[in-house]
Amino acid sequence: MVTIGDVAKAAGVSRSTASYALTGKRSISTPVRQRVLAAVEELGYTPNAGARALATSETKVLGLLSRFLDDEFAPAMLQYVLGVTNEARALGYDTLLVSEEDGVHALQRLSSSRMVDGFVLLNVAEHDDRLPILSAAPQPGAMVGLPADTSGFDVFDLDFVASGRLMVDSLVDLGHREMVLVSQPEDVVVRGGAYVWRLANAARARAEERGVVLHHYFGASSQPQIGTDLHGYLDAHPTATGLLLNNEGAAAALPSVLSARGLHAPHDISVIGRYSTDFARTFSLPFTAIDSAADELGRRAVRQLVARIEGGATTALPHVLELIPPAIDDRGSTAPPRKAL
Amino acid sequence: MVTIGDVAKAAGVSRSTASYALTGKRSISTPVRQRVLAAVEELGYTPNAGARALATSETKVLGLLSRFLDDEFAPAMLQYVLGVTNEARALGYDTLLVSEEDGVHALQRLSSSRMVDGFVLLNVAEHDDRLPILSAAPQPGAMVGLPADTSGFDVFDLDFVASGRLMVDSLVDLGHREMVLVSQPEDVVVRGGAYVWRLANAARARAEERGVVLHHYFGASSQPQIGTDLHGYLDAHPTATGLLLNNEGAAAALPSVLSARGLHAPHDISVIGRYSTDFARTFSLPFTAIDSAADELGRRAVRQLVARIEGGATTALPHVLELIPPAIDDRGSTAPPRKAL
DNA sequence: GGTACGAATCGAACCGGTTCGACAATGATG
DNA sequence: CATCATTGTCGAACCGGTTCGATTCGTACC
Repeated sequence: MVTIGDVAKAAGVSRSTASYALTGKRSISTPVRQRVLAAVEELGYTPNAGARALATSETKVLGLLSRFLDDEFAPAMLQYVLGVTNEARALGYDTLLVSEEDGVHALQRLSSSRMVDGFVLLNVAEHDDRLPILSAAPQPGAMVGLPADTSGFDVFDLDFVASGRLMVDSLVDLGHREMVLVSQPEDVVVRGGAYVWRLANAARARAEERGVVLHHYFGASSQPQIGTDLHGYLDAHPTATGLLLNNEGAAAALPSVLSARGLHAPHDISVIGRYSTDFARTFSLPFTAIDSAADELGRRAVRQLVARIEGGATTALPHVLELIPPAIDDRGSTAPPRKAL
Repeated sequence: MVTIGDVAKAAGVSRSTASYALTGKRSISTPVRQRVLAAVEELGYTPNAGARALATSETKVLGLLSRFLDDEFAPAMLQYVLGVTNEARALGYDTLLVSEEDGVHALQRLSSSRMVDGFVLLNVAEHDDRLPILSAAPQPGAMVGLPADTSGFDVFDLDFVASGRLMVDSLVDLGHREMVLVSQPEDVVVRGGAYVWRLANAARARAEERGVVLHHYFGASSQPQIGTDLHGYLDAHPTATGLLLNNEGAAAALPSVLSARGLHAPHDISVIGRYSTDFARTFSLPFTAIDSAADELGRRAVRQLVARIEGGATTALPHVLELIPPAIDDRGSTAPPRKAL
């Protein structure tokens, strides 16, 4: 393996001079720098990451902790992951992906062994057991998902309260008076996925304000059940003219449910979902939806995290709490109600 | 930060003794070892990963190189990724996920900076430009996907030739005489995804052998088109009684296509797909399918890779080429043909 | 014309582990 | 009882970078 010593020797300078020529941390005369760079090129030198990490206490690696749970629709998680890895790379960092079930343990392991410069947490729960560990860790962390206590963290999430209102308003503005909301499975809520409640409560409150009827259901936690359940909801509320879905699995199942019933959106029923644009494209989902902005959230979390890492303790960067306002991708699945079904 | 020096001091021994007590590479008396372990516990010592990597030339990290392309159905890739990360962790390794478009560059970067002990390549193409780099790298590599030349590599893939035959045989054995095969988009083939051809050619050859008719199509590369295309295939071949899908996107779109036409599997048409069990569960896909064994392939690749890393140069581990025989998950979407449609 | 200063470079120390060689104590062997 | 091997421990060197302090040289300044 070629080391910086080899480069120094080839360029006829000391190791420290070679180092300064490469890092630019001290001024080096142009001819010397050129010789060093030429030697690097010729020998094909690349710094040893371990050695550099040891000397500088910087690894240029971020730890990405996620959970991939079936009932929260694992495939949708991929968009967050890719947002993180792509942005990290653009900023000069690599990403260590940890899918370990025991997130607390993983966090401790990576933190105390100094394998990463910072953490990105996905799927953060209301009372997430990883947060106390993260607080105590010397590395900073940013997260996607809104915990109960955000103090001391950089937090990014979709604004689910505004999303719930927006869903209801969109349909009520069109003239709908009765609708059904299908949330994520209740398991998700129990586990701390408070976003489900935030959206549902906001939708319910707004429906009440506007004097319309909203029926709320949790989706089935076993996926094969979800189509059957959708039929059940439609059977139970024959006069409902709108369907709100905060559940990717239900959205994926809906097209066949509708066609089985001979219904067409928006002619017979109006539909608004909440999932990412990529997700919609991948599954040819024809429904108007609030974009969950997965990629964007991942990227923002990384940008903030890197800013904090590189800012060091010098600049006291204030902690941020960014709730992205919901944006609707109109795919034409909403319209004024034709009549009660 | 607490170092091994602190531990040694607390235990009243030298640094080297502390190291030997922890690694077990030399015999240490029981009382001394106990004192060292007690000190570790008390001080909360964890070895610094960078320093250890520098000293031992082992990072305990694997590099995972993947591509997430829309037309190859990115969500399905997640199953491979999770198979890799979970198995790696079980064997004591962490996983650096690289989604970089430029896989060659990423490979060089991670290899020459000694950030990882080995590589797992997903989505390997017929003539993959990463393979020459991998051959020259000092770290070993294992892959999922079958390149033209496998010499010098550990290769794992589903047996797509046997899969093509199995699909055809399954339906012909039931009495079907005419069927339609929908492959991945042609883009995938052009990019080197030879598995598409391997399955299609094998299916075609077997159909000919058995004297039945097989119509072959590539799916649309833009997903919204795929449902329309499926309708087109069914319109074009009204007497076909079987549908073979080597295309996750088409499988996802099929339920609504069928119900729009008032068809039910297997009553009106028999369907066999090729996708993972997790994928089927997630999307409530009701079709009998060959399991793509994504998780299993990822795990096998990691097991072999780690064996090679830890075997060192001592044991000359032979390179393996494992093609997993296709297994059918019967979800009841095949039956003898009722009649021509 | 002496002094002060900045630029350019070098040698040595350091980061935190592992590992080699030496050495003392112990026990077994002839 | 001298010898030899074995066991347990220590000090020092090493892995490959970065960084601090000191030194040299040339130039600007008063």
